[in-house]
Amino acid sequence: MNGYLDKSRPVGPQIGELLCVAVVQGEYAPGQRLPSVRELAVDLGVNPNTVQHALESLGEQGILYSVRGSGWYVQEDRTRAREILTRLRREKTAEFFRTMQFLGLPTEETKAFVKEWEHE
Amino acid sequence: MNGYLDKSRPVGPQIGELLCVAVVQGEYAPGQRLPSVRELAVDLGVNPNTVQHALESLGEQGILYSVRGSGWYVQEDRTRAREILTRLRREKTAEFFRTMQFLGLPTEETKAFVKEWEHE
Amino acid sequence: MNGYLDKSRPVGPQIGELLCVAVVQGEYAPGQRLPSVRELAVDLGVNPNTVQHALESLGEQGILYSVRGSGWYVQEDRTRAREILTRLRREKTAEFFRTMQFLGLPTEETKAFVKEWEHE
Amino acid sequence: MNGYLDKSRPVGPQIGELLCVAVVQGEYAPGQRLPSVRELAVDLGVNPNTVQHALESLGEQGILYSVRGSGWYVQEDRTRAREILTRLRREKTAEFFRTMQFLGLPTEETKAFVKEWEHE
DNA sequence: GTGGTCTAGACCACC
DNA sequence: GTGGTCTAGACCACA
Repeated sequence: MNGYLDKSRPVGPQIGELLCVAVVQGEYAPGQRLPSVRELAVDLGVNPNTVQHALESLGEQGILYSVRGSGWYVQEDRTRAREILTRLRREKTAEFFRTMQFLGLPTEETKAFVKEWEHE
Repeated sequence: MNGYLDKSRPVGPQIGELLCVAVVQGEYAPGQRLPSVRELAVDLGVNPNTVQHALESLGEQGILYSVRGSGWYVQEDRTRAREILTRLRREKTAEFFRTMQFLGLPTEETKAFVKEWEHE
Repeated sequence: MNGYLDKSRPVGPQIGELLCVAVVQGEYAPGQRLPSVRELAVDLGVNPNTVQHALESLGEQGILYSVRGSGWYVQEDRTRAREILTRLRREKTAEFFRTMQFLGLPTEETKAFVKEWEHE
Repeated sequence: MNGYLDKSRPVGPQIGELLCVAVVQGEYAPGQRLPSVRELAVDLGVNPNTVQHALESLGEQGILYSVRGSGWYVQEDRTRAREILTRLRREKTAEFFRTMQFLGLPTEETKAFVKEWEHE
């Protein structure tokens, strides 16, 4: 696993996002089997149930599929994964602009604010 | 009240942010009395308890102060309000960059993504 | 609650089906608040988590929606609920015919078999 | 082998049902030797262990018998096989009616629903 | 009080 | 061993 989870927001969705990115970036190839639920849980430092939940969600979204007694696999067609990743980025960005507007910064000023941002 | 609350995230903090912005932008002048808790609650469409908690929080932060039996007033010195607003904007932006990084977009690419953003 | 749950198959989906039927048949009217997760859990004799899971699924399917701190409500538009119920019936029936075919009974013979069926 | 296995339900029992039907319909005659476990496994696309378990189960039910070092044979008396097949059909049908009742369709309406069913 | 999230651990079916 | 389901119980945010 690359980075670690952010404890300040629900980890379930984070795991979904993490794996979605991993699939899109080819870290897990189409058709490849993922590490087991229990392995992922240990790697990520969370409960197996939480991982299971996240995987099921990705299954419903058409990114992964499971084989009873065998494991979780990456769907051959990664179109859905790409779509969902794009949608996530758009949603997070839209939410960011909304929040900044809420904090008194209109869209254009927020863009300027971001442009000047220095790596923390 | 200017805009409306975002139902997709907790309303309590939002009310605090809203009032903080209102104070900094002079919508409520130093020393001015705010509308009553009940009025604010009706305007915002939330439970009076939620407004009450938000006002108390702003009181603890030195942005407002309360007078028993009279209401809530804006502190004469708005320095704290400005500081807090600045901090909030920085935090939200830092969090945004972190989230986008999580979604596979490094800082520079996120900046480019934001630059191209079209008003929804 | 009308009947009881069948212990021989997963209860989670059963709860979803139960509530879906209840919504379609108007047992819970559009806009109405459902009993709390904990109440439903007691009524059905299952763990609150299981109920929560089922409700979330119905939420994703557009049959219910939740309000934090308040409860679960029936969507005003019951179109989705009706669609899903119809789909469920079709799926179960198709699966039944497939199974019977597997057991050596072609579709027409299965129809005859069902026609002669006596209430147990 | 006639049809293929249904991936949406456990394959173990399906293999048992498949062979039971094959015996009743004379596809495998009384006293005849069945293909080897490995052959069956390849034909069905499943793990040899799964086939082995299914065969043992049919052995316990008095449909087949095994000869060490030789293979599995069909019992001369097919009465048990016929009984079991009949029981399976009844069980599946009863379960189907129960499920449809759960989905809001009483027995008579389910019969009507089945009567109108069009081959998919 | 409400829903929402997470942990811990058990048991099942399947391979 | 694998995934899948369920229970029990804790803690949080919100009204």
